[in-house]
Amino acid sequence: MEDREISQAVIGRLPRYFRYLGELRDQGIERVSSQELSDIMRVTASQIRQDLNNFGGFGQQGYGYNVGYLYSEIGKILGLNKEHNLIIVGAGHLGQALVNYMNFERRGFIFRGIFDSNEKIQGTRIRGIEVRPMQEMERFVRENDIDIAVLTIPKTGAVQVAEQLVSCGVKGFWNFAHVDLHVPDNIQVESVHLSDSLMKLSYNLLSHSE
Amino acid sequence: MEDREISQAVIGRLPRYFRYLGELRDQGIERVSSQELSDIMRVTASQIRQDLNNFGGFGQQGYGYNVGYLYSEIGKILGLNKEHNLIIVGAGHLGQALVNYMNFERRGFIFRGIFDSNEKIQGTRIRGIEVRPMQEMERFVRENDIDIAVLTIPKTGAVQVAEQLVSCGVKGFWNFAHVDLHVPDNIQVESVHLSDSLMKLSYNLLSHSE
DNA sequence: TAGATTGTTAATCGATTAACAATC
DNA sequence: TAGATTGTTAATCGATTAACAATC
Repeated sequence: MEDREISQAVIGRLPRYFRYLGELRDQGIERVSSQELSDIMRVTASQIRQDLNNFGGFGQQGYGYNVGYLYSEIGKILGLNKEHNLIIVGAGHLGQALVNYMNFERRGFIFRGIFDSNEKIQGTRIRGIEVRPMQEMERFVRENDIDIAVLTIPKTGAVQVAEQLVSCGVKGFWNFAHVDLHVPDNIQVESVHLSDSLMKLSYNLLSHSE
Repeated sequence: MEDREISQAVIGRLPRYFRYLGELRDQGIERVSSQELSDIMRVTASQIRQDLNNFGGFGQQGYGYNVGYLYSEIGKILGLNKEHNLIIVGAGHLGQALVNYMNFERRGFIFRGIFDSNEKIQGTRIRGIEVRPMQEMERFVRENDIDIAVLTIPKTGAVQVAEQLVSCGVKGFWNFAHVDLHVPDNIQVESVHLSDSLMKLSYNLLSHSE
């Protein structure tokens, strides 16, 4: 789709631009220069212009960027104008937290099904969505055009479940299990390793306490 | 504490080394070469050696690295041999998920208090820890030597709460609110922006669907 | 038009990889 | 000792910043 591959460093900054532009828009601000955005976001103006120009010229010399337009363009680049059908595997506290967070739906990420191996919670509902047994997962994925699976299960099961899901057509994983998933090249994995994040904080606390 | 500042790129990889070494240790493996580790972790052997040598020579020529020793040394570098007292602000689903995740305690991150502005859940207990009103937070932080605050509240309140916590001695934030915290230089912030992560996945799905 | 600010090229900086001498 | 593998220097690669011509 892209002419040249965009680096993950750039991709990683897009949601942050998107967030700040949304805030400016909500404040009724219509235009912004790379320098103004630089002051607010604490990144260099040069980087902002360089990043945006990976995707085309959204600005205008002498004027800057139109906030609403840029916001919507970045949204499109991120694919937020498209809908995704998700399932969540693992209905523990974290799984429930994610299902209950409405903002994902607002951005086009729709939870279609929840799966858990614990019989006690099967049949209960989380925000109206029934918790189903794992045995129903494969069929559900095929029948409901699921493209993203959210894994909020312990690491022991994650690799096998991921494999199973790849085989029935899931294209992307949002992985909260503390394990690295190795999947085919055409499958995307975005991992959130919470304990890694906490360890980083721990290191930085130590190294700055002198 | 360090002679030269270690880059965040390196720090970010340490927890992953730690994880893989822990797994090797649990398998009863005693030694590992950078090349073997490279094969398992899918990073270059050169990078592993380079990263580790930021902190000193943990290996031995002709032998490699002792798994148990390296594991424990990386743990120390990450500060996992020290205890941290945490509070969590926001007892919603995400807050509950984190409090209930025992592995953090195993690594020395002890939840001491939970705070929430919702009167209905004040007084209830999560894993034995009482949910307290926000008004008690400042005093609690001072009296219980709290050094890390976990913010699982909506972004509207986060900036103000963080300011308040800095003023009573909190040194680090694990921030799940969808906002960037600007704190003094001696205070550490580690943010987990879940929706940013999901947007990255969305981009990568789009860009690889051709 | 003159001033402002982008888009883009060139320069710099930092991180990764390669290579190899040191050494166990 | 000979073989293996680290620690570390040098080379490469990529990302960030600076600079400025193009242009609105």
